[in-house]
Amino acid sequence: MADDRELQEAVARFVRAFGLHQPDRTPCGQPVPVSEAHALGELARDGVLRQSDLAHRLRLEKSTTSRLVTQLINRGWAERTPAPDDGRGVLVRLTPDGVKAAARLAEARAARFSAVLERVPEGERADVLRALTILTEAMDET
Amino acid sequence: MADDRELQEAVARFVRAFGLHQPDRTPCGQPVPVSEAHALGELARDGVLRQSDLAHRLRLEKSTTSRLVTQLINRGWAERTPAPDDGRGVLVRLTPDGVKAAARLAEARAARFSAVLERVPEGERADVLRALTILTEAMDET
DNA sequence: GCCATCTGGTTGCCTCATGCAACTATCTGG
DNA sequence: CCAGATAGTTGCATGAGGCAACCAGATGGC
Repeated sequence: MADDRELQEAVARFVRAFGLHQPDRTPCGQPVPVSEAHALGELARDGVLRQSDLAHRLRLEKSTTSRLVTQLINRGWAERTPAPDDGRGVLVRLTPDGVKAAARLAEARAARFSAVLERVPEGERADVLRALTILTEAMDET
Repeated sequence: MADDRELQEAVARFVRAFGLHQPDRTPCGQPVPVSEAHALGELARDGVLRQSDLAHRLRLEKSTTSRLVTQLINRGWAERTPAPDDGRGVLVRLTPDGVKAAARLAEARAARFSAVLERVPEGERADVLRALTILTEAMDET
């Protein structure tokens, strides 16, 4: 199918255009490593997370997640507490500074995305959103 | 705008769902480092490229590109030749093995993407493609 | 023609990202 | 109570990227 080929190239270009290359800078220009930004986003959304759940959300190996959390802690953005119900587990929670950092990131993201959306013709915006969601779901199931 | 927020999350999920995390494996399951796969794709499309053009296409710094090309050469997939019109430049070209490798990658990508597209409702496919293209163009201009 | 400047590449050095394997500590089921 | 599963940590390896310093060829002004 010709669509396949087009979709492949579309995705490849999308990835590069979005700037997912730089690991030490968010695609939205913030000087925060990408994986920390993802983690921050999940933690900001849920408040507290088991480290293993975080790993699952980010689709990372537990060791990578462990180091990631350590980095957040070194920045003063998160803290570990023992899980009350399971002596093996740890809970990860954002500190007030971490909450602020997450908010800053969200703002920068919002700015970048509004700029992008402004370049998308008015009538197409809803379509773009829906298409991206559909595509992500399709990938998830694959 | 509420759309912003949705788009942000949609993109974040898309990135993770697509598996762009693993640097030593393509999202399509091939045991080829991601950046080599991108380079291979561009070279397969154009035949010969100035190294500086390749850097531009991949949005990479010249040093990174230089190392990338060296890796391709070490795998026997590419070769450097001096640019005939400019004593500083080099041309990069795929070897026959490189062409084969690029074809294998394209095939794996096609397989992955057809599987994904199959999960996208028939009527939506064209929309998804268009949306992705529009979005990429919008990002490019930002 | 000659030098200042620009441009394409290479290499050294640093940081980030990630997985696997080995090991520890803690559950859980028989 | 012990075997096996599960949560985390740490050591080791690979890959990715940028910036700065450096080299060599190109170019423009004078």
